[in-house]
Amino acid sequence: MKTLASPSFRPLYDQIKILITQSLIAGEWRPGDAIPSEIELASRFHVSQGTVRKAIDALAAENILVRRQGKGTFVASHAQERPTTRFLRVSPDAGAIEFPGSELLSVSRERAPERTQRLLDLRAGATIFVIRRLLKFSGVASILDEIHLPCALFKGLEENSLRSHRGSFYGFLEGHFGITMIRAEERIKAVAATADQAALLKVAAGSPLLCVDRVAYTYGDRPVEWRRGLCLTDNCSYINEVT
Amino acid sequence: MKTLASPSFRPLYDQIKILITQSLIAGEWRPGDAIPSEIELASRFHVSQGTVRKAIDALAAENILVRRQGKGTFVASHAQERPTTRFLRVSPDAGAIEFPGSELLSVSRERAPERTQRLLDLRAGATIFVIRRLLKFSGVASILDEIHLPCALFKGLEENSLRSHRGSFYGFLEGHFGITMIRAEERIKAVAATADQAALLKVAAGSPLLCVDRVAYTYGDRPVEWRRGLCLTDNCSYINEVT
DNA sequence: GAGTGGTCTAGACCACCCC
DNA sequence: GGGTGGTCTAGACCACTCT
Repeated sequence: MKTLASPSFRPLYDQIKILITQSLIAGEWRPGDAIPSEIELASRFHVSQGTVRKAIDALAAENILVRRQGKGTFVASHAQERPTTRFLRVSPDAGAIEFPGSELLSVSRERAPERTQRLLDLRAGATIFVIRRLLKFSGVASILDEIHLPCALFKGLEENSLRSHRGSFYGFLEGHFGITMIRAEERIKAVAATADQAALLKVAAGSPLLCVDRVAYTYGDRPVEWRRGLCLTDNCSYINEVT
Repeated sequence: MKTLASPSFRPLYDQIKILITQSLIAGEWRPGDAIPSEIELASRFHVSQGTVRKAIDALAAENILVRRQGKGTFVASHAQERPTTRFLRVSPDAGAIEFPGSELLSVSRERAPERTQRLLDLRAGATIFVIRRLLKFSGVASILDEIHLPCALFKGLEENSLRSHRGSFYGFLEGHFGITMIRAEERIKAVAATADQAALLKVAAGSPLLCVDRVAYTYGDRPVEWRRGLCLTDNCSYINEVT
């Protein structure tokens, strides 16, 4: 009886999944590109097509790859987002799904506060870009955003290019800096609006707001963005499916 | 060349999945039970083991079944919930994951309000049980719950049995009424506490609270519970992963 | 050792897309 | 028609659990 000692057994498809992820990190295939066909990958990695399939299935389930029957398998992209933008769980209570308008309030370069440092794995003293925005549904100010991005990763970020971009913010980051967000963790609280916040959202000071703190991750579960969204929920809600 | 006309093609594993779901609805296997082995199911449905596997994989991904290598596949249950109770996304900011204590405030029988009627597909005039609870983390009142359950589905629900049960509320429903929740949809807003709510949660009237509205579904995506949780987020947060 | 789920393979065929 | 992903099968072997 030979038990073959399997300390830390790793299924083949898991290793393939890691290899594909590494190619994504290395930029071998860019967002929107087709990756090689299953048969090609199978021969490259010397495994059967079924094993490659299972690896791709897992990555597709994580929204990192997108399969399109008859065409191929593609690297997920924020560039051509149609319905609601990914990650945005807030939507108006009435009316069709809608892409919010964005008004840029300010862009600055600052020392990362302690929390941002910790959550984004930055060294002490690291600098970040701080972006403040006001999002509007049908012209009504609804969300006040503060976004923190490490300067080291987003070199050359400029107010002008931020102002001139169309579409989703993550699509902008993907296009200009080659950084694609694949998932995010959010912590939500209810808070009272400060005077400044209330003025921007056109409500009374002390009004209850949703406070949504988010850390967004790119390939390899690397945290690269922190943001706080203060959301007026008189006419919209944060929607979530729990399983 | 025969194209065989495939109007509304349904993969086999999808049909198997439906058959298994129907057995669950019919109560052929109860929560916590093992279902027949893959080989048995394959021979029962006259398909290969691989096809049964794919159907079970899908149900396991939805947390309806639970696979345990070497032992079998089991019907998911709320009965022996260990870590945090399923569906509860709120947890204290500091300290270990914790099962909240529950204080029953009231149980009554009422006409379903319009919203509950609509969300639970009830006929006009249907009656519901209304349960009010106060949940406490480490003894600190944190969540005020109002739960609506159709009387028709939860016949004989009594205050005494509610008071005497231990463990999770959904575990109680599963044990006494054979109804297992498999998923829920939540809509979250920030609201100001009314005087009554504030008194129960021991905060000032007007304090911001998370308002979490939930519809919970059982097998076959049938809505069977509506609830509203008002949550004090001074020391806890609603945590969510976005993908 | 017997039984269960988990992995991996090889091959046939279908559905979809595009040329 | 040729390429791609999607389905289905049959069989071998591995890993885990229990007796």
